[in-house]
Amino acid sequence: MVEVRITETEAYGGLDDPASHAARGRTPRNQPMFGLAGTVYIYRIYGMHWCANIVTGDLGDPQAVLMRGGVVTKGNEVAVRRRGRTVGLADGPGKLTQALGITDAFNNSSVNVPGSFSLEPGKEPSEIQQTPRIGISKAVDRLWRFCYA
DNA sequence: CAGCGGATCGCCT
DNA sequence: GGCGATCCGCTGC
Repeated sequence: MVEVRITETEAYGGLDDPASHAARGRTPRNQPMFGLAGTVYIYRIYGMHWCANIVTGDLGDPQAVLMRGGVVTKGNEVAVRRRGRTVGLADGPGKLTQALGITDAFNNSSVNVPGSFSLEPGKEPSEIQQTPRIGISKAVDRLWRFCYA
């Protein structure tokens, strides 16, 4: 089992957020975003990598948080095997999912249930930096990328 | 070490 | 038909 401390996230704000996959309404791909809070939304990016979101809004309100990066705190050996390298194990959205073994098999599941992955509170960050979201050209005024230690 | 481009595919235009 | 909520290897300084 691999455990990471999440150090980087991005928020996506639902129908009002032009940068969200759900901005244009429900599609087969983004359907999990319209589920209950705690629903897992996985999508493939650039044809190669998986990215993992946790839905935070109520049913029908497609808000979610993208897990963008973290540091491995348990299961380093497994993470290294999955990543095929010993550094940069989870410092990016695709790397994070690969290190954790998250694929589209988890799409539309929920966190903290058997057969999916779990989230639990960690140490309160002492400082949180906010910046525009990475790779996003829309809604740049929304500082919804959060980095912390 | 920074910069560039290839890989690769589902979804929207 | 084109482009992304990306990563990695290779190039050239």
